[in-house]
Amino acid sequence: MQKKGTAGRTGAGRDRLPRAGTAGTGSRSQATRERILDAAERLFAQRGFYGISVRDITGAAEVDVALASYHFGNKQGLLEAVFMRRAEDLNAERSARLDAVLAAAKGRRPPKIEDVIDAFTHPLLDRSSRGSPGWKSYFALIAEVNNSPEFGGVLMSRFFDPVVEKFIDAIRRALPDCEERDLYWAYHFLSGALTLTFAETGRIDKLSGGACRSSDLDSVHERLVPYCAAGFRALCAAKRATPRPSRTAKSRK
Amino acid sequence: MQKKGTAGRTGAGRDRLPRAGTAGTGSRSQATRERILDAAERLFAQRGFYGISVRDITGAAEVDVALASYHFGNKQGLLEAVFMRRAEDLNAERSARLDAVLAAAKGRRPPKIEDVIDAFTHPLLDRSSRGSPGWKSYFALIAEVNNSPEFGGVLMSRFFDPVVEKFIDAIRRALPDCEERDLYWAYHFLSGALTLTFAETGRIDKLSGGACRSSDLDSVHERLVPYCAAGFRALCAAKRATPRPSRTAKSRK
DNA sequence: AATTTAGTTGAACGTTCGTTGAAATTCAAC
DNA sequence: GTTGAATTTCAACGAACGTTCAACTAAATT
Repeated sequence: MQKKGTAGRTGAGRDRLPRAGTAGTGSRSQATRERILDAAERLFAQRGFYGISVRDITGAAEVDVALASYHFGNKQGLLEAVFMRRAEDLNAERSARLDAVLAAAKGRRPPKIEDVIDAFTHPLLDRSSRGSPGWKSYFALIAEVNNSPEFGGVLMSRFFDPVVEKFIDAIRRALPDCEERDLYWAYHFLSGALTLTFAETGRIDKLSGGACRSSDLDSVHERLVPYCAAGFRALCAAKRATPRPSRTAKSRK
Repeated sequence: MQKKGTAGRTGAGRDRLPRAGTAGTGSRSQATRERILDAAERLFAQRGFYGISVRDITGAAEVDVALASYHFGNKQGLLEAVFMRRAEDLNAERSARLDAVLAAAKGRRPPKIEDVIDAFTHPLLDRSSRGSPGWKSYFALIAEVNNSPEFGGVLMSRFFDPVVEKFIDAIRRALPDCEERDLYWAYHFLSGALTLTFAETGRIDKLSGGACRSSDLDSVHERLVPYCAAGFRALCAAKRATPRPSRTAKSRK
């Protein structure tokens, strides 16, 4: 049940990739890569990795089918290239915003949870609703991958967990008494709420009788931040409340 | 880029399905159906609808490949049958629990949000962690489908939205001043957090350095309920505070 | 201008895809 | 035990799958 395509593979196809440094500088090659990436991004987002063939992608990109293998090695390499292309820009802004929030609260009291969450989510929702159309596909793809047992644990971790750790560390400062596990599970809930939003499945539209629209990401964002902020606080407050530690001795920073 | 399998289909294949009432009563046929459904459930959950072939499924079920078409019409019919098989039992208990929560608060004050959320989520998390192994696959499949642009809006709605509406109505009573859109978006966040949990991708395990385990659904549940309850309250409280409507005139219904 | 290199093309490979048709088997009713 | 329907088997269909190969064009280097 494993291998779908031909099995006649001996090497890996990778050995024929254009060398990273030398190639890709020509504008012709670069344009081809981008066309393929654009099409792959859009189609993978619609039907997932297995639901789209390499020929679907190169056909939509109007390039020869062999160019996918030439530029990205194989289908999985293409998927990872789609992931990587926008991840760098994304992580850079998220990281900078987190730094800014922490710097603004410097020395003084801990940062506000809402500000930390906003620093983490705003770059995403803003690009999805106001960026180029490719961004919307990109996030829809992330939504699908994040909930996939096969790819979720590896791809998401590889590309996004460094900045996620930075986010969790900022929350840790905002809620110094919070237990570690509560912190991570609360992030997990945020991640799930956020990625389902990106999927834009239209289910909420139907359910709400049209009152809510999946594509209205601004409405989502202004609710997601207070929702999750309250969730973070509730989890941490609960743990401080029940075992009832002396509260003067325990509340240390 | 659309049709993957053969295109020579004229009718629908459905016309050869065993008639619902007469067939399926024989224990031989019923056992075959269940074997196929079990295998499909497990494999679809692992790699999604397109990542698994009909031959993968019938091979794992150790039945002839033609039996999938015979019993379920086609591949999509098989997916829907997998969905349907456990949905009825699930919806029945969720609905009964919601009724119980509402009945317990009858006449008196509104029900507690935590109780409503628990009635909605407990039947799922309990079956996933303590039910037969098929249940875990079932929920992992739901996690993937819920975040799929292609299937999320239709399959989830078809099988689960009736009881979801009942859930939202119960929350509406718990938070009578809440605006409709806030209610639906808050449910959306709950749905995302819940379904990402079901995916059990292992990402949280890595991220937390082993402190959290994806498979520890009890830990998730005892955090999901207060997290989302606080989120619901925060959304509704926010709307009551800022625009300050007369609150007697606006509290509709 | 000649030669190397990067990029592209079109065709083909062996395999797997979803589905079907006809024949064979099993079962229930008589 | 025969009949008729329900179920299972086996083989095959044409299409689509991921990938590769050798030939070819365009660009860069000498």
